[in-house]
Amino acid sequence: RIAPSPTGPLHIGTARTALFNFLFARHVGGTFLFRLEDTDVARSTIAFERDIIEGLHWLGITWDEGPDVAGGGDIGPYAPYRQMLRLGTYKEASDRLLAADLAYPCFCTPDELEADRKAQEAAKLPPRYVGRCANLTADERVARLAGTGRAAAIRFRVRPGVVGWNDMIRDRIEIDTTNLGGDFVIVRGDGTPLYHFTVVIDDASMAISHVIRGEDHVSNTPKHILLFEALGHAIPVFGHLPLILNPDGTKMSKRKSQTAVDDYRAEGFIREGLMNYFAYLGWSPGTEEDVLSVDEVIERFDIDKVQKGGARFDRGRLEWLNGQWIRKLEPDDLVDRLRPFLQAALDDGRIDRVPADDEVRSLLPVVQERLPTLAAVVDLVGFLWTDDLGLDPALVVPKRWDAATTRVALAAAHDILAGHDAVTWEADELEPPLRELVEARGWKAGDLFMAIRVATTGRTATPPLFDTLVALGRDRTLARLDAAIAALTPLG
RNA sequence: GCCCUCAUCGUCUAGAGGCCUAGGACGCCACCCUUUCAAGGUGGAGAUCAGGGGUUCGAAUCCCCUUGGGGGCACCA
Repeated sequence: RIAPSPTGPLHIGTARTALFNFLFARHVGGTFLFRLEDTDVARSTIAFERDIIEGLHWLGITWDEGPDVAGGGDIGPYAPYRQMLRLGTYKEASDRLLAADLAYPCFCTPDELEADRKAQEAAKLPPRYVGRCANLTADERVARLAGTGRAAAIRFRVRPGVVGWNDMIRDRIEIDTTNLGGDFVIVRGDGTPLYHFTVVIDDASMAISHVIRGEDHVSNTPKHILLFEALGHAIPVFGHLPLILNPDGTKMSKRKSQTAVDDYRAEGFIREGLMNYFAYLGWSPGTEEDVLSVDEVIERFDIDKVQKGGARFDRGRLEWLNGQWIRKLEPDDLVDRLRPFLQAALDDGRIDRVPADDEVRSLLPVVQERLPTLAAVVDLVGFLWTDDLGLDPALVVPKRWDAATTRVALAAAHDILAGHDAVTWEADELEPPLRELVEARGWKAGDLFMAIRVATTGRTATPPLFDTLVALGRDRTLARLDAAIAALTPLG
């Protein structure tokens, strides 16, 4: 199961955890479930809910139970899968705990708790609940309620002893409950339940057999086990994944890394590349395969082979993998995926028109293998759809040439190219006569080609020159050569 | 401060006692190809397996200690 909280856009860590749960479930033929943990009402929004569900779907992660679209569509035998719709279940459970004295009302105010924490910090003691309300008589409770003037929260009694489990990834882990920070709150003063409580009740009532989550939950797991015990529920199997780290080795954060899946998508990373990369963050098939589709990963996935140590996010490797997958795309598919990026470039004025699909498609043989991301298409061949190149005349002059030579050469090239009509405007028709020109003048082909390249595209790095001129078309090629020659004139 | 946990090239990793003079990939550097840029090909640099003790005929692999890193300790999730 994956149980995100709609308090922010889909995070890379959430996507990776979802992926591993998905891989595990699909590999063993289990049921994968999606649940929304929206009890933090103040921070939860429907917009984030939509972002998370759509982002996960975009990546190709699907589930068997849970809401499929934002705001509704709860599917499955344990609906609803949205915690704010399950309040009755939590209430029933907390009443049971209260009745059995496994939990108790706590009247402590934020100020009291804050003072406790400060005192503990000053004494170099670990923070923990002091138990002020743990053993109150009925009369005392009434008095304290009156005294603090606020509704009681509910705290769970942490029993002494050691809690342990056999982690799917980390083997045996045991933690003494004295290190849990004392009795913890399971229901807020306003009656809404807290994460540690809801997660246990939901996992139990939704028949969750395996909980795969981030390593940051290891120290929470004993609390959950205690709750499963107190409620009389079967305890699921836990597996704690290594964290995704910032380049500096700390837990990945918005502050230090780009964490929103949407942002990667907007940069032109494709789902295949992202999923392949995520899968290899903490896992490997144990073979020397690097580029694997999700289906291939599902086939090979083995949770025993998941790494224990955290993995730093390496953007360079993601880009390489993304490029690998872009190269594998079918032409029509790639044209479809490129379209929004072209439109976006038009919208922010980086190009002056969006090319037709056929035009984009004709470019693919020469462009596809040069794209680390979809968005890179604009940097690569944006000059094709730009009216003003913003040409730097100095750039047109090759290193070995001066401006005068360049002007003469471009003029000669212009004449030769002008001799072609629309019919012979093909790469293998244009190249030979220009090579003859180079031969006759004793120039280097590279110099002439570079001068033409810069004159017609404004840049020194482009796809192969003659394919580029063909894409540009006869009229624009000649016009740009004219413009470059004119720009060169003042330089000599 | 307390608890938990991790530790192989810069990075992601292979490695479950002898196959390891530690393999692959990204990145980096050369060279080849080549009109530029990519892609591709070939080769190279790059880890005394954090350090120290054991166990064993034999340890990157098992045990202990040290060191270093990370995570957690909310009426957040």
